[in-house]
Amino acid sequence: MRASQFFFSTLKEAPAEAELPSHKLMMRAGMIRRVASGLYNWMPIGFRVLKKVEAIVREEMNRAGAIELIMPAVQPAELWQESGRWEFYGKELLRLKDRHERDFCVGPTHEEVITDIVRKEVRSYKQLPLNFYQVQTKFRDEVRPRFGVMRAREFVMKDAYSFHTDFESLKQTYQVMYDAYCRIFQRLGLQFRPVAADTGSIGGTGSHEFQVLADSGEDVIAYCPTSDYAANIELAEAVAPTTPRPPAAVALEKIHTPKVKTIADLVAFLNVDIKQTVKAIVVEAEDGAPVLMLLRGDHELNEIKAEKIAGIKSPLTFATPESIQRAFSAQPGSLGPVGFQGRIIADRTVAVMADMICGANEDDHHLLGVNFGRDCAEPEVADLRNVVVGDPSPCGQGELALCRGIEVGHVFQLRTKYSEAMKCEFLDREGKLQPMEMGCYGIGVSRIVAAAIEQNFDERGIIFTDAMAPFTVDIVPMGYRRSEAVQQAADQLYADLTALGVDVLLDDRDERPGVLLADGELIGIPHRVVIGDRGLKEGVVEYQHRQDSEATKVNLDQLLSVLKAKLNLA
RNA sequence: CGGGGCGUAGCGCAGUCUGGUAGCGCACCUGGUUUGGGACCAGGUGGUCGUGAGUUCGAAUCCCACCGCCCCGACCA
Repeated sequence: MRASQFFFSTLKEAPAEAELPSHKLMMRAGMIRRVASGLYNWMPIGFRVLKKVEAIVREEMNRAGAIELIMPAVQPAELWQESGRWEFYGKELLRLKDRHERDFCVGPTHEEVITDIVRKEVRSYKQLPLNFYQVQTKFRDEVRPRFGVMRAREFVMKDAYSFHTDFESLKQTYQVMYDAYCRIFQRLGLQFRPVAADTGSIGGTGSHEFQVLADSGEDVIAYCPTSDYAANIELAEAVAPTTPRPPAAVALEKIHTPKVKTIADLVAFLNVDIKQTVKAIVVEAEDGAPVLMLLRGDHELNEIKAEKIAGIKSPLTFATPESIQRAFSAQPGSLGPVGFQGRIIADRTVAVMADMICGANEDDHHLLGVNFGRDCAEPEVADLRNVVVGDPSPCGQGELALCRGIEVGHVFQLRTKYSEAMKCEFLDREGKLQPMEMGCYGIGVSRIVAAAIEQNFDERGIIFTDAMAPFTVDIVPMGYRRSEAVQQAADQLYADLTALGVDVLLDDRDERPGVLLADGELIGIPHRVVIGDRGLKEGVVEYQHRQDSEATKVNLDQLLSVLKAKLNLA
């Protein structure tokens, strides 16, 4: 591509709306432009990058035996009513009516449509397993779109759905997809980690997320530095302490604690170790009754773990102040287990505590020296909290560390949730009708672009890998329109590289050298060849990788072979 | 939806408190000089100051309502 024939729209300053480095750089590089909240134009440079990512995803999906098709973005309500998700999906589902007042939605995902396809097309176990995928625009009416295309409402997703006769077959394909995802993210040059994950609103059993490691990520990952254990903090197990509960050492004592409402207040007021304090959180049971959850003062409630406990209302609902007043005769900030008649669930850490400090169920009062079995009943015990740095790893091999990640892929074992609801069945060897086992596998294609930039940039701009770059080589002539020698050398190299199938940009724009160099760096072209009269006199040009600190001189007669080596061409 | 902030030229901003007919840098256009790191000189284009309704002789500025955008919390590729 000749730059003079292409469209550049780089900016020196990023719009104020952009916060993250990736968002700012994508705006400055002219890759994307905002149309409305969470809706973006992919400008020519950004579009090229998007297509590069798609190409790799397609190659690896095809290699893994998945079959591409495409489904409509707009889907009829009937299918969603059949799966039950018309009711449960909530406001993220953009619903609309056609001219006949019939209900439709803009697809946030395609389980229903693909299941509809397969139940109509597939009859026999002989036709299974099958794995279909598409690369398609999805729409989720996010509560808060942000960070540019990182969390957009409309985004490009690769979604695949597999169908099986049995769980074994599902697990096999799940593993094949897992491996394919690893290859994809490796080829894209991303620093990533597969982590065990919660299944969320998609439903099903086993699930892994593929997280690109970045401080700006919205997810927190717990991992073990000495093993390959890694899990989303939503799921990461806080293992039960192995130490037994110490015997009670002090007597129960009620003290006046005016204006002490939080654990921080309590620690400051009493000047005690936060690890002796217990916080009380009241949630609703399925029947609406208050349930008391107890956590050590320095720990956080994990709502996902909490709502999975039998009898607890899901989604997790905190008790209202009125219901708390009725059940405890006190307000939040002064609550505790002593005297409470309802269900009490203690976190595993709390279960082995003695001489606890907690609310007295009397406003402005706390209790010292609270002990289970002596001052109140033994509680139920469950894993209720988020893991923290230093917790023993569930793998048994070390201590957990935390980092942040951007979720770019997610694989699920759906099992028969959709096939049963939608009667997606096949005849087995015995001629018996069975629901198909299903898996689904998503990759956030447009998000990957942002995530890759988040991980690879410097003060000059984006640093793309060859695999993702809008152009692989940037030919920068110094004075293309002034020097015949320069023009000739640049044109020759352009022709040679084009013949080799290299995605090359010849920057023949009539701009000052600084502009050409700066633009090439901003949009992240990995390889650059600078051609000028100065070097040509000595028969050399300059090569510089985007990550090199300076250029190296290359003899013209070796240029092509040097570049071939840099580009990993035969 | 709750809390905080912001809307003035394509982008970044000043002006708003204290009302008086809108400004700076970048970008863009013309001419000239330049040409190995975002040039210089001269001249120019471009804004119903988010929208509506008020107060006032007069509103970017004051009042009210609405809309949009960004950030922090509940969703997820």
